Amino acid sequence: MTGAPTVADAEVSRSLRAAGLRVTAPRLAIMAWLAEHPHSTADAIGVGVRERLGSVSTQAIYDVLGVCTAAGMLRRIEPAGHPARFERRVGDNHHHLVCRGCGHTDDADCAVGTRPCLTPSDHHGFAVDEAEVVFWGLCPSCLTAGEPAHRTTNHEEARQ
Amino acid sequence: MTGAPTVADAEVSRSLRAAGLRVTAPRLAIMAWLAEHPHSTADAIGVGVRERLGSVSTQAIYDVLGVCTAAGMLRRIEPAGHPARFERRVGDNHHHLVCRGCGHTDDADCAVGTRPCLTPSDHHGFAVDEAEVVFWGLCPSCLTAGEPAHRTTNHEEARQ
DNA sequence: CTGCTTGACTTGACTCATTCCAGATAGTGC
DNA sequence: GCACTATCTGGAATGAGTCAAGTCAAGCAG
Repeated sequence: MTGAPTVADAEVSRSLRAAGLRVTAPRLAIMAWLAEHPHSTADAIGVGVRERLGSVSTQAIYDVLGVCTAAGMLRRIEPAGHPARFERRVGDNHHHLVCRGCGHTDDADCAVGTRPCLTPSDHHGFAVDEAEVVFWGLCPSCLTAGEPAHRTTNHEEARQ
Repeated sequence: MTGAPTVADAEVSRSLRAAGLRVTAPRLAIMAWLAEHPHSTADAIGVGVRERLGSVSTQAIYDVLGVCTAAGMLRRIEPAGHPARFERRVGDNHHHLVCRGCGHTDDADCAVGTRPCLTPSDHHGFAVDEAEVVFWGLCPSCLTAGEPAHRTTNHEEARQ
């Protein structure tokens, strides 16, 4: 939470170097933020990171997210109609629950054993390399609220 | 293809009236276009419809698509990183193959019988009402092209 | 420790899909 | 045929994300 280096930071540094990337304050801060707040939007990450580092350009946020996603350190989720979200849980192919109301996103391990849907019956000649599953519904708070009351971009994300 | 009313038009008119919607030229033209060109983008639909009717505002396109989607006559697909696409095949919950290169979309019936993934193992309190499955890969033409050569928005869509 | 090289960050303009607004037009029920 | 109002037109605006040019600093060689 403070700006002090942590054990987690050291781990991130190692991953960054392993990927041939430089270790910079914005990168450490973004990865640290995502460790605490998975499924954050680029915008929410920007807010969180600026709280720690003072000022970071939006462009830097997008750049870091793009580079780390390309390096396989992050996974990008883009629910239809909502801005992209990022998470550090990579490698397994777990899926996601997305709230139609507020866009809140949660992990969902696949129901039917391992990768149940990775083989469509008719692939039309496509070379399929990934099956993405999104479960749409309403999150607990939107359910109790009846109406999706907190449609604000990501207040609750920032403190989730 | 011509502007002449067809049997299909009559069917669409019925559905529109059943939904309490007015029957207008843009609506018939859009539904007719989608019958021949499923998975078209709003933009491609606009081009196609203007070829038949002369001039239709972008706004009308989006309005018709929105209204018909709300009425359950159309289904909207929004692959991450690509503009939304629309199709008339509704009611069944089939899934989609999306090309990472050109965005070309095709239908895929789910491999594991009916709605295999509709029950995530851990729903985190979400009230899930739909499971959306997208198979990502490369379409035949992008495969043979090696590189996704035809990245143009939707030329090939318009003549698919 | 110092200076250099090149990858990373800043700033600001821009694209693209989509939506909002106000006013004109044209389906539908009477 | 007429009135009512849903629907369409045109133009401007929004929000997420990208591009480009220039400045800065991480990390290596000396």
